[in-house]
Amino acid sequence: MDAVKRGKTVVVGLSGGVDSSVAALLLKQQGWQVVGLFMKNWEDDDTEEYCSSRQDLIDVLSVADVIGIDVEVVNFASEYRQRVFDRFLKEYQAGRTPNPDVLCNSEIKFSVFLEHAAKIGADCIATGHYAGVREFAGGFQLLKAEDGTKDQSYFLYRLDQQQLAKTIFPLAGLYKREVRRIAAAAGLHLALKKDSTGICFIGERPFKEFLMRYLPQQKGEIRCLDDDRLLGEHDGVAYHTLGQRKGLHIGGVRGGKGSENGDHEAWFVASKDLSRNILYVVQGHDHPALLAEELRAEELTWIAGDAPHTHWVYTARTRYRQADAPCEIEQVDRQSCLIRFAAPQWAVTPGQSVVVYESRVCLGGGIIV
RNA sequence: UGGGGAGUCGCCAAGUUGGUCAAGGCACCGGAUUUUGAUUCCGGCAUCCGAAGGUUCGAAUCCUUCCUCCCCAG
Repeated sequence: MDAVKRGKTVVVGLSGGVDSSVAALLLKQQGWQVVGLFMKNWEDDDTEEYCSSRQDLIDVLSVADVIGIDVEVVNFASEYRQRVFDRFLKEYQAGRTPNPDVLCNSEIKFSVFLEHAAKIGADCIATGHYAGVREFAGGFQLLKAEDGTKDQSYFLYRLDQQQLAKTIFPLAGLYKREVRRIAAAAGLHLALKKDSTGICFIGERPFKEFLMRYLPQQKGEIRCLDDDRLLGEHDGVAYHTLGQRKGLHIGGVRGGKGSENGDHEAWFVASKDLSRNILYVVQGHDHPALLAEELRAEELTWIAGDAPHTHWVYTARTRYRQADAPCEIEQVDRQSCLIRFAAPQWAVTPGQSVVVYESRVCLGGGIIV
């Protein structure tokens, strides 16, 4: 096995975090010719406080030095802008809640990056994603990670056969704690580095503030979905997503639900009226308006090439890190599919992805409409 | 300005035979979790009860005056 790998080249996407570092380390140990690639895909605010990419690059170079691999730095900012960010903004303008990282994977990491790797003569690419890929019945399958709490297959459901055929996920069978242990054992200084969150390449930052730089404010009313009562004002429906609680600034309301003794339930965004610029909210986390038993999805991608069976028992997630929810696909064609869940799902949100699984295998999914 | 009612944290709201009585919820802030946006979880959040006096060993709870708001009369 190692004999086959020896001499073969793999390009590993290095982010400056523990996961991708350990991925590179493991591949190196397995005998691959490893090249690290650091992508810089966001440069709108290089001088600002949120730009951590400089420190990340320092970490990458340090890790590469310890592992003993070369690193190439590339800039895909214009591709990211065109293929991910513009679409991200367009979705927000349309009142939906896109998932940029899903697009980033299919459009950048497993597309532009993959092409670049091929150009420099690599046989395949690898990342530090917690997910698996295996060859099965003449094709490739995307699998959930062994560490279910870190599983990132949700973000990868739009990959196709060509992309998966060239991809290695070294962390597929590892738990996060093991990854950190491996990093520490190898003397990587970032073994304890905090996991990064936030939109990939853009990083952690106050989200609404960030959006406001690209989407104009437009004040409007916040009304109660049940009785149309005026409850407050918002800065723009685009800044809110379904199920959102924080940021509404709705305090106690006389006569509100559960307010007999002034004990109020929180308010959550239930729907948006884009044309009238009204944000509709409901009171109480378990309000029926926040629950949906079925959904329709478009822009479908199925990893196997063909759509899954209808009326078959699968599970699906409508958000990252959601528990698998039993469901069946009632109807599916090239344009869209209708998925019905066994139990109502909370805050199913247009723009987010629904990802379908059959046990450990990720079948693909689509964008909720 | 005749009658009635009310003024407790940003918003609701407990507490008024005076004695750990300044509950609770929402909002907000901070943290944890999280490669979307959320959700969730933990922590913080009125030395002060419209204002000023007074009674009392002791008052948000009693008295006086003033201020403000609401309702009915106008």
